[in-house]
Amino acid sequence: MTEEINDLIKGRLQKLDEFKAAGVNPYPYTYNITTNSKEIKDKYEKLEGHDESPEEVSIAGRLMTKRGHGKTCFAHLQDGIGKIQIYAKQEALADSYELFQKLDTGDFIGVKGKVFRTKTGELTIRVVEWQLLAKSVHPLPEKWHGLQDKELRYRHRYVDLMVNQEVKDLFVKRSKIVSQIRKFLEERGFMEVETPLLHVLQGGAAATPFKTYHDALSMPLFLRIAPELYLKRLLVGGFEKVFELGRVFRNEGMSYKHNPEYTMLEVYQAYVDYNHIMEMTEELVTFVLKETLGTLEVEYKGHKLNFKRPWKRITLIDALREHGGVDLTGKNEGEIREIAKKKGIEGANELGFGKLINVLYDKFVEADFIQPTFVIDHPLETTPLAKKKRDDENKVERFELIVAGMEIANAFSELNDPIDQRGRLEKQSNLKAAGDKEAESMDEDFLLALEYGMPPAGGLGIGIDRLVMIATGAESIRDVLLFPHMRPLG
RNA sequence: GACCGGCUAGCUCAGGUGGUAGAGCAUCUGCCUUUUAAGCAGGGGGUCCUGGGUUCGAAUCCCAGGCCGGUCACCA
Repeated sequence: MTEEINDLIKGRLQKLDEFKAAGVNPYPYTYNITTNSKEIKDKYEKLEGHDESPEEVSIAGRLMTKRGHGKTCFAHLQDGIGKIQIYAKQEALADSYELFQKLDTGDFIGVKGKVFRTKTGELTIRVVEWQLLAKSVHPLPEKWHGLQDKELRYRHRYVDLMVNQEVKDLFVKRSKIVSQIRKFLEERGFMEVETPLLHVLQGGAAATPFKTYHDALSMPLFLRIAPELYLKRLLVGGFEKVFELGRVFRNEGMSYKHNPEYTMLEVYQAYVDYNHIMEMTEELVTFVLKETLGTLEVEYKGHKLNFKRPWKRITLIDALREHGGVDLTGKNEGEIREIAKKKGIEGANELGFGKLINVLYDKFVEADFIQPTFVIDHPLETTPLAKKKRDDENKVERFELIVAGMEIANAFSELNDPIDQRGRLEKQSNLKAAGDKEAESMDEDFLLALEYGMPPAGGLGIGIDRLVMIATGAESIRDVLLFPHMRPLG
């Protein structure tokens, strides 16, 4: 067994033997169901008094509660969509009633019978035939309080899902959000693609990668931190609208909004700029919220978020001044470093300039934006893959979408000038050589692709987990991940 | 990584200013033919996270460690 055997498990194992002794296979192969708990409730909603459904139903599920009364027994069966009460009677089941009494909560069974309403008004299946489908040998959590311990809920998510309906509901919602995203993009002519997760080089984002190793080629590899550079190669190849929805891996700490692996959507469209992408981001998010929640007003962590378009736009410089009390207007790099130092930024002189701006921004601004806000036009040094702003050489055409103090999306007018791109990657490369673990690698093949010519394009990345957090009210990213990253026990 | 808090029965939780651990649910036995947190009566179940120390005696106090949560830091 998976742990030391206590009396509860011993008792269940003994019952397992008793079923076998009675000639029952406790783990049979199939069971024919004709319906489910929800269909039954919908179909027989009008059933009254002593009426019975004209036909028998056959359903299967997990026994969640059991209330024996001597010669009768009530129980609740939980299937994939809900719960329904069943009623077993010695008179109707004859010999098999004795075995029915041996069932434990947690067991899977299939039952057959007509539907009636009890005198307390609950639709119930009167069991005429039943079959054990899988014996449970481990006791369920308590029926009233369920499983509360967060650690156990994350580590044993399967138990959390079986006893906490709202957890199941949340992951159903997550799945709907993801399919609505696909629907939105496909309706607009975007094609879903898959690019490598195993990367030879580190690129596409500022993040520390996980390292792995390929034995056959005797070479180190990185788990991808972003699909960006491959998706842009597809623009070079001639695809005009592509997206990828998949996992990325970042070798960083964990927090309520960070998990080392998370789901990212990246979208690229040829012949448009970040202004177009900003519009599309508003459309995408409002479409998804409407389709899944039916509203653009969302309650999150005590805030009433309103996603009605258009969303606020503010330049990063203005955001720093208005929300961070840091005025960088007309300042040169040295003056800005002085300001940062006064604001208590550690290593204000050692950090790269781009990184310094990011630190200022993260520290003084991000948490301040609660309503959906586009922060736009970042300093050039922060963003090596974005095009320079058309009327300001020192900035790039980039936006981040902030909601509830979290970065939800990041996008730019994509840099397609191979000479400029080479220069910027060279700077990254120098930073890397100087010890910056997050700096990007020089990717000669990507540069070669740009040399062939990449059309002007807008690109977008959306953190799906954070979007789901906001749509579901989840306070921690762990609550929207089925199996969040956990330190192993012992 | 720092600080704070938590860890007691399968689950949810009490308790413990140091004297050898409790409740509810679950489980087991008996009674019970429409219950639904079914009921009544009785029973069993513990590495009080781990290791060390202080003590006649540690689940309780002290030290170290583990895991989890929160805050901060790191990190888009």
